[in-house]
Amino acid sequence: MRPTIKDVAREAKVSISTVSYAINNSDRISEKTRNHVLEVAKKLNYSANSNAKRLRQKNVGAIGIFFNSWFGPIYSELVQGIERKVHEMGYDLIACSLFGGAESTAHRYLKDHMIDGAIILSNAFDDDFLKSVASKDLPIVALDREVKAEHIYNILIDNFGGAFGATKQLISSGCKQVHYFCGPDDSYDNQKRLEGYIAALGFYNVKFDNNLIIKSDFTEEDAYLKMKEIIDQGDAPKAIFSANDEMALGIIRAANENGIKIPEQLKLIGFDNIRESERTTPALSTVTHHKYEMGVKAVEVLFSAMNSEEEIEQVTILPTQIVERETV
Amino acid sequence: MRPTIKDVAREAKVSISTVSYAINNSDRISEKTRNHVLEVAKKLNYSANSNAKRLRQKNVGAIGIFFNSWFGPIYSELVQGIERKVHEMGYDLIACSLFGGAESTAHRYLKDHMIDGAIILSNAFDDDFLKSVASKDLPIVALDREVKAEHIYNILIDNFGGAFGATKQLISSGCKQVHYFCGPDDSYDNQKRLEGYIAALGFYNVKFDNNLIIKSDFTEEDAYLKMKEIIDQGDAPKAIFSANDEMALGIIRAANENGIKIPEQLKLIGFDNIRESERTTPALSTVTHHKYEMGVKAVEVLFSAMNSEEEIEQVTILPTQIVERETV
DNA sequence: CTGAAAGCGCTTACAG
DNA sequence: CTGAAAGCGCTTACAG
Repeated sequence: MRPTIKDVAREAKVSISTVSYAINNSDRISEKTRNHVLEVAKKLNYSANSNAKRLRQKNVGAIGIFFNSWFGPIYSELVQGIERKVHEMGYDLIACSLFGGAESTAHRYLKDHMIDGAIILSNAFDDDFLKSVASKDLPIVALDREVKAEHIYNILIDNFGGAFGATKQLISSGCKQVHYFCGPDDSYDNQKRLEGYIAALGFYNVKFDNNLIIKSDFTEEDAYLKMKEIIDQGDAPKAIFSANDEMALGIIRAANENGIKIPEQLKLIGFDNIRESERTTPALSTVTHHKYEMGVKAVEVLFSAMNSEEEIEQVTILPTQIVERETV
Repeated sequence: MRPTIKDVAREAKVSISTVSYAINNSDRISEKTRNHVLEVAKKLNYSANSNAKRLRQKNVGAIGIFFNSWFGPIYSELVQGIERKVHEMGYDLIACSLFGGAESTAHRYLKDHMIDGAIILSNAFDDDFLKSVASKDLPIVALDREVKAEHIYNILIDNFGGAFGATKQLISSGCKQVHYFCGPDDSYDNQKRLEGYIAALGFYNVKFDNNLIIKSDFTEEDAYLKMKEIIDQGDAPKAIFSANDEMALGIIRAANENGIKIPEQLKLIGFDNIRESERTTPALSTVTHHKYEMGVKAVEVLFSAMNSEEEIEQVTILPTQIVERETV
C-alpha cells in the first residue's frame, strides 16, 4: 500500500501537521525537523495523495489541452509554446482523449472540472457545450476559432490580413487573374482567407471570378488532382493563392510534372509556413505566423483569466507576414 | 461556486446519502426519489467533485499515455486502438506533457499515482524510473521497448522475424549483395532489425559485409543524402533492406532522380508500412505490423495486470508480415 | 427506503 | 516551533 502522511508522521515521530509543513516547505518548523521528516518521507517513498490535496486546496493544478487528433503536424510548435509556458507557471498539462463523443474523457474532464483551464484546438466541442462549462474557475482559450461567450477567450491569427497581403502581392506583380485554392467550407481559417483574397481583388479593382475559386480540402492529394485537372483543360493558372501550404505542395507537384515553370509561368503563395514549404523545389513563398508565440500567448491569456480580476481582451489577433521564397 | 452534494441535498430536501445513491444509480432508493434528486441535480448543474470521489474510492479511473512527441505520424493507428479500448473499459485516457525533464507532468503523474495504469511509447523515462513507479496499483505497459521488471509489461513486434523475412526475400530473388540502411544505434527497433538481417545472411551463407551497412538515422532526408552519395560513388546497390519506411522514401527519391529503375535495377523493402509507403512511385514493399491491434493488446494487458490476480505474460510479441508492392 | 455518521488523506487556522 | 482538530466533498457500512 502507498504510504500516507500518517505513516510518515508515525515513522518520524512527529505530528501529521509537521509532516505537511515539511513537505510543503513551510518556514514554521525548524530546519532540523524538516530534514528529518524529508528523510523519512524519502525512505518510505512517500508522495502526497493528490486527490486529498486537491480536495483540500480546491485547485487542480492542471491545464487541459484538446486537439482533434493527437497527430496533426501543424500544431507541433504551437504545442511546444504551450508546454513550456504552462510548465513555467508551475502547472501540469494534460491532453484528453476525444474518443467517445459526448462521453469522451475530454468532455468529462471539462464538465467535472478536472482542470483549472482549457486550451482548445478542436472543433469536436460545439459552442454551446463550451459555453456551458466555461466559468471564472475554468476559463477556456479557443485557438483559431471564434466563440463569443463569457470566460471564453479567442486567439486568432490575422487570416484576413495575410490573405489580403498575399493576393495583393500576386496582383501587383502583374497577374490579373489569381486563382484561389479553397479549403473546406466549414473551416474558419478558410473563410477568413477567402475574404482577404476577395478584398484584395476589390482593392485593385479586379473583378471577382467564381471560376478561379478551386474547391479543395486542405490536402496535398486533392489539390494535386484539382491542379492536374485544370492543367489538362488547357488553361493553366498564372497565379495562385493557396489557402494552405499542403495544397500548395500538391500544386507544385502537378506543375512540376507538367513542365510548368515556377515562378516564370506560375506564381504561387501558400499559407501557414509548414516545415515542408522550405524544402520544395522551388521553395514555397507563404504567409507565416508565429506558432510558438501563439502557444505562449494562449497560456498567458488563460492565466490572466484564471487569476486576474480585471477585464481581459476576449479576442487576440496575432499578425501574419509574407515570407518570400522562390515561387513568386 | 460549484454546487456540492450538500446543495443538491438541501434543494431536494433529502439527505446527502440519498443524493449519492441517486447519482450513482443505487437501487436502494425509490424510483420517485431518484428522479426527483436527479432533476434537482440537473437544475443546479451538479457534477460530483472527482477529487473527493477518488479520495474516497481509492481509484483514479484514468490511464495515462506517454509519447515523446504528441505528433509522430507512426503512432496514429496505435493510439486509436488504445483510445477505443480504454474507453470501452470505462476509463479515461490522458496524455501527459513530457516537457521539463524529471519535473514534467508525466513524471509527476506517474510518481504521484494520478493514473491507474500507464502505456509508454517513449524513451524519455529511464528504466530505473519506470521500475521505481511501477506497482500492482500502477502497472506499466511499455511498447517497442524491453524493460524487465515486476509490474512492467512489454509489447513488442517481431522486428527480428520481419527483418529476417525481408532480407531472405531479397536474397532469394537473386541478390547476392543486400545493403542495410541503418537507424540510430540506440534504437531498439533498429538493433533487432539488424539482427534479423544478419541472421538471414547467415541462413543463406552470404558473408556479412560491413560496407553494405549504411549508417543513417530513420529520416527520409538523411537516407536520401546517403543514397545519393553511394550512387555518386559509382556502385549503386542492387538490393536494399531499409530499417524503416521513411528512409526507404528517401532511397526511392534518390533512385528516381538518378534514373535507377525500381525494381529492375534496385530491389527495396522497408519496414513499418507507413501511410506514405503505398503512395510512392513505385509503391514500396515493406514489413507491416498491426498497429491498431497492438494498441488494443496493450490495453488488454494493462487491465489484466490491474485486475487479475493470476500471472500474466511479461512479454508479448506481435507478428509481422511482408506486404509486396512494386519495389521487389 | 432513508438518514446520521465515519472516514478517505490532506491543509491550515488556532492554541500552546 | 509543534500538535490537536476541523473540514474539503464524497461513499458506504450501519441503524432504523
